[in-house]
Amino acid sequence: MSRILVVDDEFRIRQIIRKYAEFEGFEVAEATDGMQAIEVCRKEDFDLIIMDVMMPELDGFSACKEIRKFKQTPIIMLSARGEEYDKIHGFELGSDDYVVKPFSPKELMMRVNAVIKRTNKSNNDLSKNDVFTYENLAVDFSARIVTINGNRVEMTPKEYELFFYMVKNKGLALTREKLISEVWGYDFFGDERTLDTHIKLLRKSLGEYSRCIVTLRGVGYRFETL
Amino acid sequence: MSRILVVDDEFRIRQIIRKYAEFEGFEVAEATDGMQAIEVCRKEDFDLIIMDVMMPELDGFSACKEIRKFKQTPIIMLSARGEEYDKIHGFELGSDDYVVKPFSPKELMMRVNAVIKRTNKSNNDLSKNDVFTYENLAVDFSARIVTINGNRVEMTPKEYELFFYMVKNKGLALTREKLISEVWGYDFFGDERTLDTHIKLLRKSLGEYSRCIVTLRGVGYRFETL
DNA sequence: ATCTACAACAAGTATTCTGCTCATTGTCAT
DNA sequence: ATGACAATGAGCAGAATACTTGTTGTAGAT
Repeated sequence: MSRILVVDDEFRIRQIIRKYAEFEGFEVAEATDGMQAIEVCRKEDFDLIIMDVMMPELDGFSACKEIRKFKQTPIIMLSARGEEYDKIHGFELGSDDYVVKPFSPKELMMRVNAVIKRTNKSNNDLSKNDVFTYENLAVDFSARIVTINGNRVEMTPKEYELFFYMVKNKGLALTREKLISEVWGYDFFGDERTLDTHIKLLRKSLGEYSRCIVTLRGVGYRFETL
Repeated sequence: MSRILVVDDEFRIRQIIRKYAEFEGFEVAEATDGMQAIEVCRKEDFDLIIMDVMMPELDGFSACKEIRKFKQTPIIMLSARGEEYDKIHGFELGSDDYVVKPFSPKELMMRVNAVIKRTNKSNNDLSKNDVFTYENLAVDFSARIVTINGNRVEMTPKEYELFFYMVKNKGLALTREKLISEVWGYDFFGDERTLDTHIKLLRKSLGEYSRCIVTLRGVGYRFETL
């Protein structure tokens, strides 16, 4: 279940948000100012942060800015009506939404759900991570190493390239043309069956994980975490 | 540059939004009620729709619901303060955000920019997350996966192509000729009954959702979210 | 010289498409 | 309402297509 960090100096506000959030099934943690929020975020991971703008010690914007330096956790800012400039600032600093005080708890929870839904959707990208793992399969792109159950899997260059490309685009249907042009190069005019042959070899290398390479008849192949 | 459709019955409101939106470099079109909005949306593509909830003829929710049957354009709803139920409703109907009236133009424009930025992101970036969902039916075009109640539906290539084409053109009457030439190719000279056969197979695969494929006697078929 | 990786090819296999027939349903005129 | 007619749905089997696998020749690396 998703974890939420509520940052506000007023006990009353934290209490209300906690009540509603827990009712919706979220796990709630609290912090009373920006400094605390940063500290907690360093130690733990949250799915969402709800943060007030006006706080003692360190205000919401500065905290938001700081947290963004090491975490990409979505943030919803709470600001008093009229703080127009602040709102814009908050958005630009990387918050994902904001709610004007006084807010209705229902409205807040709707936005919470919307943001969480949104981030879950686009969180599958592994562009930052240099290693991909799934169960006992590990693919280290930069080291060019594939291991299954901790054992190194030896692959030929073409196998690596083909496999890496597929893993990097996991979950996507990759057409034969796409695979050929990406792995062999756009100027490959070789045999149609060459791709199949390499898929076969790759599957052989992958052993039990060959099931992750799904044939899409008439289209191509897809790597997926079944 | 992005195109925005503003739907509101009050001239004053449209005027204000137009002014701000054009200042931000958007191209603005207008409609005065839900019916008009639907008609315009059928003919043209917008990057965003800003729609009031309370309108004569056809209210914003109904219009939103209707437009979602054939377009995925993001929608920001404008609702009067206190219409809490309505807000939730709007979100569930597929609107992407909402702004409470009376709104500050700056706040509105911020949300406009946020929504457009968001949709551009998910469209351009690696996650070409192109999925259509309706109740418990999910169609992921880029992964080439169809699920019903979370269970994968296996389909043959032709079924996928036919289904994807119909879903992408949901709500539209598709003639037999159109379907044949789009899915089989303009140079298909096969039997008349071939299309029927595949529609039959597709319906079988879709189980309960076969109801979404409506026969238009003497014309062709239509996929719709009943 | 030997070995490895790769492309090409061919045979084998599984899946899917299509064309046919007959049954059913919807539509229109009477 | 009823019947005739046209359009669509269902089932099935052969044909066609697409993928898998095994083998082989060759080029480049060691």
